[in-house]
Amino acid sequence: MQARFGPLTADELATAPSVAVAARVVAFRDFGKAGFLQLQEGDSCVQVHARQDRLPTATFEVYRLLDLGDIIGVVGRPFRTRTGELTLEASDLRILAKALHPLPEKWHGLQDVEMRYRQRYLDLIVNPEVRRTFSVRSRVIRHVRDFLEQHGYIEVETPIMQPIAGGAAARPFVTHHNALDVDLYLRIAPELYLKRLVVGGFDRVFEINRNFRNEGIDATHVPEFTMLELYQAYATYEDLMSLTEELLVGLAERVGGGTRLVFRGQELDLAPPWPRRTVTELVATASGVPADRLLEPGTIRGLAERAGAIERAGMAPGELLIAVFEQLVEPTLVQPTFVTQFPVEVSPLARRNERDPRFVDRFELIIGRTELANAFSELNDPDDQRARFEEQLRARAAGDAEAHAMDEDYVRALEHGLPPTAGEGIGIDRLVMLLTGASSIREVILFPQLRPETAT
RNA sequence: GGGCCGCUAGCUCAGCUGGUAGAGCAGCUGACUCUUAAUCAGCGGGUCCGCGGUUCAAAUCCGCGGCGGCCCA
Repeated sequence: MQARFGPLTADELATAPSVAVAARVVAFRDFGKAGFLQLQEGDSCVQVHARQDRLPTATFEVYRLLDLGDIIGVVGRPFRTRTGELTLEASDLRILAKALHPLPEKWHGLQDVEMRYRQRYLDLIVNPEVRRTFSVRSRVIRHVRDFLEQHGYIEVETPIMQPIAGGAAARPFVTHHNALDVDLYLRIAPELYLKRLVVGGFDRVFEINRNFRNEGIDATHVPEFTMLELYQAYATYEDLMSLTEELLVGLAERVGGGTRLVFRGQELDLAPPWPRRTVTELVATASGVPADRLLEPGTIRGLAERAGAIERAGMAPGELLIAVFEQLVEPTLVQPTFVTQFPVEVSPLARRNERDPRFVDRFELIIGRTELANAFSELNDPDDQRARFEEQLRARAAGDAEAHAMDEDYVRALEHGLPPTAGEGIGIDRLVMLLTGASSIREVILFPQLRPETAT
């Protein structure tokens, strides 16, 4: 309607033909023998004028029976009101769907967060910014696909139900397949399957799909979330840092409002290049402990105790270092930062650094104190991989419920030769938060998980 | 899991130290043929989240429970 007649003047509209529109009534200004209706048509509104002397009696009666929220069909000719607003003069009007409940308040919209999530349809009808958020989400995902396809990637789908929940450190959801009589896990990551595809010769693959982690809910965590994972053969984690900058800056410029934005109450600038700092460098600066002493067991344990970072007994020095990092450093990283060189103990699938095998060639991208991406050069040595899995089994036996499981078939795949490969995961929900300024991950998920309503 | 906060009309919210529960919007009736949160006059509308306790009297105080939010682990 706006696209077709918006540019025309009142005189030009005089010869315009009759058109039909169908949409929901969202506002009402009635004068008795005539009145205006506002219809919500996608992201815009159409005004309709109904007058008694231009409508059949029965049709005007229909007009008088309308309620806010009804979906109606209108036929009429476009014209301009005295104030210049493009309006349809109704010549026919019928109810296509009756609203049996009143709409929430027109001025304040629907505020109650619980009701907004439980009845998202109402939220979408009355709160236009919510509609915008999910429209941005759609454009983000489309842009990511275009970007990766232009870079030679192909999109694949790998199992959601997996016999071994691998590829990340998290507790899985369990389900059961009756016919096979086996327990299956909802995947915590697609990683091991995607790398099997690289073994199979798909040199650049990505998947955008749901992951499931059986953990608590807060502003940046939900049990069911959307992840982009991508793998590129013959590349390193450093190549992926450049790729990530290019992807996110392109998104901010084309989908968001530019590289300067506000995220979780903080002003950010995504203009590249983003600083690259090693974990030890950052922890050394924050703690005053020299970088070359940070992995000494006594030193790091003392530091972890002072930082209140001890999560379990028997944590390895590398685990303590990361716990200290999360406590001391991560909450200070507001501007985009690539944090690199993680300890091998917390990275059982990543390739060791050539100069210092206690660390791996890995980065996390932190923006606004929030982890947005995690990437590394992949471990492609099957013997080292087997040893790392065995180390994880020991950690699990010692009480780490999130330690990685053994995956014999994955080791067998590596024995067939995984080319040197770099892989990355980017949380799509958090990315949409960044680009829309949402303060909670539930604001970028249409139907976030809530406790079921009790029937009362 | 712990702490704090919230839950009152369809929606958005008032309701103080306990004393017969209110407004705006929405709805209904009437007036009004160019409004933009239209305007004007009138009317109806409640399991005050639930259960228990204290009290002559509880939306209000206390306890337990439910759902949600924020912070922490």
